[in-house]
Amino acid sequence: MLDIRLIRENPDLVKSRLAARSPDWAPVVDELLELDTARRAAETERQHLQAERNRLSKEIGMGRKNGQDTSAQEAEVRGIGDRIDQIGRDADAADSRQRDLLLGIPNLPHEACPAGATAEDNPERRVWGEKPVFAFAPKDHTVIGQALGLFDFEAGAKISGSAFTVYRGAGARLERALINFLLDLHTTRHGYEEISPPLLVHAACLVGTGQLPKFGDQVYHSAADDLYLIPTAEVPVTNLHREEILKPGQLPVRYAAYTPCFRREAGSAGLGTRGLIRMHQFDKVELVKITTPESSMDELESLTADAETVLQQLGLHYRVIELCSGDLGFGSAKTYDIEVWAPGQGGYLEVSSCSNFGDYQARRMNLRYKDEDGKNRFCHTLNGSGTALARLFVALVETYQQEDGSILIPEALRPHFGADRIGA
RNA sequence: GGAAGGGUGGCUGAGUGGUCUAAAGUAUCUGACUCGAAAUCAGACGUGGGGGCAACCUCACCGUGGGUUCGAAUCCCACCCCUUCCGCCA
Repeated sequence: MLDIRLIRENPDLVKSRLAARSPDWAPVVDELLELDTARRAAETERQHLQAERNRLSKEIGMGRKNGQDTSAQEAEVRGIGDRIDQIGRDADAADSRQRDLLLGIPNLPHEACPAGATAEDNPERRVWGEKPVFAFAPKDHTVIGQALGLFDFEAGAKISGSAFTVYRGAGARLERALINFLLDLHTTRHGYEEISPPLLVHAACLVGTGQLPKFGDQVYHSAADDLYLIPTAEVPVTNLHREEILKPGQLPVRYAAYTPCFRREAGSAGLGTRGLIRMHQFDKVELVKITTPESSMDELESLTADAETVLQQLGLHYRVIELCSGDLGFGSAKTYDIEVWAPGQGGYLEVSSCSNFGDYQARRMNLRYKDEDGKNRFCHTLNGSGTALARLFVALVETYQQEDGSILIPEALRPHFGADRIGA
């Protein structure tokens, strides 16, 4: 959520920064400005009336104590009460409309965010490793997985429908080994606290991190209990500190959480994604940080590096791109995507998206900290996948496939997997 | 799911219709005393909004949302959460 004061005091700055995303936002900013003026006028009048009511009510109290007739004042206060109700309705309506508009406006891209309109304009920041060379034609993970019995899409469809799968045997074990590998890496070497959160959350959490109200059609919802299945661990983990004021020594907060993620992917069915690449349910280890504004950009760099370590340890070729202003996610001010090479796909797969949200999420969830001067300020929040599992699984299986049909397990994963190879 | 009790500032806790401007204690901070500390004394000490160049003024907030009333922390209704017991259950 943007600061209404910033919009009020510097609307042109807000408009120009939002224009870096898309040209659609200028009229919304104008509507917001008008609404803000009307809202404050109504609010001021209401408060004057309330002050008058408080004063007269106190007089009535004292008058009654002294045995005076107070019926005239009572009638007057009754009239004031009616006007308070009337104006209060206007003020409340303007207030809730203003909040709705603010919740629907994306974050301002950071000044350092590269300008651009689409994914085509995303600059590549660095590349690690090289594309592996095969003496044979590398197969797609679905082919390898079927031959080795690692997962079963037909069983997934039978139980839950399309875009669900069942991992089994060595496939299920590999998935579990990867989860343990990732959690161990981030908690013992990178200093994150491990969190295992609920997978069902209140709507307020999704508002806090930005999925609601705008992207409600992308999350699963249990109507009977009004709970939502999390689309990412970012939601429960960042919201651990919703409505809190953190003490000076508490920052930065660093959390790592493994959870399954649930996404309806409404509107993207049948978009040509095969196998494990786009699923309604997938596993992910998420990294979440809560920091001061001064340190959030440095923390983004180290968060991204922590995610990259995963691919380095597994010996997987990847590149890091930075999202341009037009491709930036709704709440993000600056984002790096990490894309791993998948030989069977002949392309890169996004396995991590590392973002600095600035104070955008913190405002939505009223997450603050007390600075050295004792002032309450909004925190900065960050998160990034460390990493998504299904696509990591794809890259791993396709990169380490052997001509005889087996899969070599990279050194770093062997203690967790308990063998050096699958098949043959 | 049923029954009972409860939800007030960082914490403990008083307040059952009108100087509540929410007592008191405790914690914290500042100052005094002290060589220093402890103890003691004094002061400060919630969050958000509106108005004002400012000093400052003002409104709202006692789990949440409604209602009654001239006036609600206080009375009424609904809901949420916590504790204990019962039921069900991995």
